[in-house]
Amino acid sequence: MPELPEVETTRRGIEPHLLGRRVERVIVRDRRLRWPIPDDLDSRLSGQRIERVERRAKYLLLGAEAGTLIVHLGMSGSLRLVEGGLPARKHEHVDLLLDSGQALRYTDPRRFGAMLWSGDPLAHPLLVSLGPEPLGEDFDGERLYRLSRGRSMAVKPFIMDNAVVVGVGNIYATEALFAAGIDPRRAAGSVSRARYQRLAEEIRRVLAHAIERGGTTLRDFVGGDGQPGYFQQELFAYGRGGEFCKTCGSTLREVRLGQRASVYCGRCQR
DNA sequence: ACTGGCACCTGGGCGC
DNA sequence: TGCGCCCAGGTGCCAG
Repeated sequence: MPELPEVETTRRGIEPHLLGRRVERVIVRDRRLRWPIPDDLDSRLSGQRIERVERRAKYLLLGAEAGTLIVHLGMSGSLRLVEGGLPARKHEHVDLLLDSGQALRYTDPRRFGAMLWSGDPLAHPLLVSLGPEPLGEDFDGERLYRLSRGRSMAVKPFIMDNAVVVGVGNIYATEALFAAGIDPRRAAGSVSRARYQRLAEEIRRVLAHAIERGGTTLRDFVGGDGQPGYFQQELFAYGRGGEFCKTCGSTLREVRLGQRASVYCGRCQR
């Protein structure tokens, strides 16, 4: 489910309920996520006050004095605040009980997510090699151009590579390439500097816009405050294979690139 | 060093 | 109504 805008929407939704709160207890009902939730998470986190609620790529970082809880939502994960003691339903694997009487509840049907503990999260093996944030200052078209020279892979999986830039998943890669008029099948190394500059702009614009709108609602995604996002009806290409291009009216095509569905307009994207 | 492919897991939608 | 198949927002890891 969650791409970067959904993760950022979640971060903004939960932050006001967590900052300054103390974790009283961690209840793990099922520790079988992508990696097992550490056995000692409760002993490390209990009694700690949450001082920071940050995001790096699609990882949420809940910072306390003794260390940081790293949370990834995988493809189907979500975090929301519930009243402490609310009975857990299926797939509601973890609760952080807070001194406010609320609990931060982690739900993940597919269990592709992760919940890990680290004393230095940015140096954690999962985070240390990540590329720049797409909305930060280290990301621009020049970087895309430079890293793509000599690369034969298609431009779409290239911009989805976390070492190139983080946070560009299938939906927003599809939308940004449509907006930039670039054929997703084109070899990354064959895209000009000028077109990468346009693509970088579109990646930033699409992601920033989606964050403003509260993320894309796919199936049952809800932000930390329980409100659904409203970006979905604004999609130009993602999920619209076989439908009409909103720009030129021709039929959108669908192919698979890097094992992912990729929709594009054969007329608008070259 | 790159590249493509697979795996992890569950649920929803579709065709028969 | 039921069954089986295919697909899904991510990403680490493998072999070639």
